[in-house]
Amino acid sequence: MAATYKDIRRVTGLSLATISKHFNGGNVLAANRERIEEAVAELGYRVNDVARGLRSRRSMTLGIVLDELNRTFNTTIVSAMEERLRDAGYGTIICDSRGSAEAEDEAIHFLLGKMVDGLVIVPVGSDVPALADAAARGVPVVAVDRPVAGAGTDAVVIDNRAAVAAAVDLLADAGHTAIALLTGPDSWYTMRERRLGFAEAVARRTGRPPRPEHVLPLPVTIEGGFDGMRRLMRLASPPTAVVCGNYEFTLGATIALNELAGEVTPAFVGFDHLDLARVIRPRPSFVVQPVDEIAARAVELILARLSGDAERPPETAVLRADLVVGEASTYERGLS
Amino acid sequence: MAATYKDIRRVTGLSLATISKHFNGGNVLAANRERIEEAVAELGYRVNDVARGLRSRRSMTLGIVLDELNRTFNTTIVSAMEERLRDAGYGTIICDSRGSAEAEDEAIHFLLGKMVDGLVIVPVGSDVPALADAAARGVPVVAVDRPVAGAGTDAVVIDNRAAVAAAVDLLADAGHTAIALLTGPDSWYTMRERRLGFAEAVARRTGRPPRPEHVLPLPVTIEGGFDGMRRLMRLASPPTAVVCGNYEFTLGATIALNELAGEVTPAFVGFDHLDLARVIRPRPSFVVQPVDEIAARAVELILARLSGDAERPPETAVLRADLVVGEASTYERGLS
DNA sequence: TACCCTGAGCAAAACGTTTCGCTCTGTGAG
DNA sequence: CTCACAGAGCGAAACGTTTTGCTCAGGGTA
Repeated sequence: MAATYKDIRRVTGLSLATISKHFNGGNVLAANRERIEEAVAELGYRVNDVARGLRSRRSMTLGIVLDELNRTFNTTIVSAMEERLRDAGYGTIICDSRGSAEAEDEAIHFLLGKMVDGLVIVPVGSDVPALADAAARGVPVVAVDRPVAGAGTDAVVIDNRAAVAAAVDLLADAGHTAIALLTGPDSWYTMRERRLGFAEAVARRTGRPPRPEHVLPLPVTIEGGFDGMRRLMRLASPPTAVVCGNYEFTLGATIALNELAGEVTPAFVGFDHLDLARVIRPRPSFVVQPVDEIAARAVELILARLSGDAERPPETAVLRADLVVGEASTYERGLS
Repeated sequence: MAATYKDIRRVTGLSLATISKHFNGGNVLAANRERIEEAVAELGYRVNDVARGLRSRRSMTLGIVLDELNRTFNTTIVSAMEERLRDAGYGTIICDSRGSAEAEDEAIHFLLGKMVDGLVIVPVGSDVPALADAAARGVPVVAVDRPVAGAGTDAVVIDNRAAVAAAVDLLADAGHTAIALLTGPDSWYTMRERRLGFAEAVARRTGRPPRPEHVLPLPVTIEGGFDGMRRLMRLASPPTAVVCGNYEFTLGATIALNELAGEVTPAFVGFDHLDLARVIRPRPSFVVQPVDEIAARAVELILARLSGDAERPPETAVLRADLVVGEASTYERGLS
């Protein structure tokens, strides 16, 4: 049904090779270019990327695999990357792992089957066996947010320890000494890093390690944050300040604090989602990841691999997160 | 680099046709099946979907084009659809229009170039010229959330008028008579429908049409909702209740109310994002779209088209949204 | 015995491009 | 005048599958 080169040949009388040249910037007489363009308009021709990809072994397409589509952090990065990639002539295919390692595996193989030229992945866990298949095919990979084990790949991460340490410093400067952290299992790279940064900063500022009951490893969900905050507030000696280890915890903790309204109001540092911060009163401080920069670096790394230097040793870019300070009243209330 | 049928032929001595049969469920001797599987394991073979798609003219892949990736409404629907499509043997490619009609056009052509078998689209506007190209190629399309002009396509929408009317009824039942609506331009299908439903319901319950200054057409952004709510509250006679026409308005309006904290506290019905509702105190009522059902119907419609009945006249499924009632105090405060 | 059917396999022709050689101009340098 | 070379074009061979005919053996039916 759809028009092909053969239709253009029929209309223009030119050979397939010449037509191909026209679409790929070869030497074609201006007069012939025009005839081809006329035929294209007449036939409603569009180049078939599948055939092109098969023959040329380049799809000019990158795959993006997200651990979770429904996260502002991820979608923001995707938007930023797509724009840059488009400028470089690449299309993008987005896949959602929905937090499942199996789905992630399927997504990667789906994308390899589509002959993507490269892969950007926000991995579900630290182990992504399917990436070995990508490597075997010579498809370069950039990991974002978390590095992957085996370390054959480039990565872009933030300095999670420093980010949480800055939050602790802010709270300690406001006079807090009993500071808690809502965190997830150590098996998550970001959770582990944030916990380590937290422990170190608390020790540095207070002279002793955080109390074990103030460092809660929780299921990484809104409910986890909700339960965590409630448990903290019901301790015999509750913390006067709480750092949330990610967005889900921030949202869950906020809900918990609303439900406990008035009873307790610890100081509070959120994570990741500035829109949320604007809705909460008094406006809390937030750790904000430099999503634009993350996207820029990731694109830079993958494009570098694609344009030849496949042999450069894998590189991990470490970026700094910002601490956006909220309203002072938060901290004053935390101390009351 | 990657293994092909030819490699399997080399190892097993079988013909390409037989190998193809094995991968597509034809008649192959058990012994030969085993030999092929061994070769596959040994070679790390994976079928090349690009070549397969080119030859068979079916990619077993659907394209999903979202007006805006970063919207919970969209990502939730995508997740639900992906799962169902996977069960039906289809892969999915997600593209983001970022609110731009040009990007949408590009995305559709990108997907057609990838030979997708069908398209699900949450359109940016009511006019999507690129869909004519899809039709010309025999690629079926299902529009979600908003129908597209020309109406050659199936669609799944909600009964926007009834949804907003239910919100108005709830507020009217609580005694409100001065009810406002934060809405967008009438050129947006959902915005127009919601405005019409609002006007009709207000007329029915109060005996007169809503006051013009209470029906604000705003830019569809968080800022729009923010400004809109502030303008409403500064009117000589401000409304005692406000219905938000979508998620952005809900978020913006919430921020505005937080900033005006104490001065005014109108009753308030939000839209779309139940997570947000749980964070706001007192918890407002929300119009919640049946995202799972929307996804299910959309998948049903596209699969039906793909399995033959291409000639069925286009169908528009209209689903009902739920009104999740919040805390009564919201309305009492609104009346104080 | 003759017949037809089914299972199992093969060779070769697609699918719509790109790419590899090759030919044939015309042109400017030597 | 010759030669080399670049511009412009062409035919044919890929790319990795599926699909279309075809062959052949075996077995059940009449």
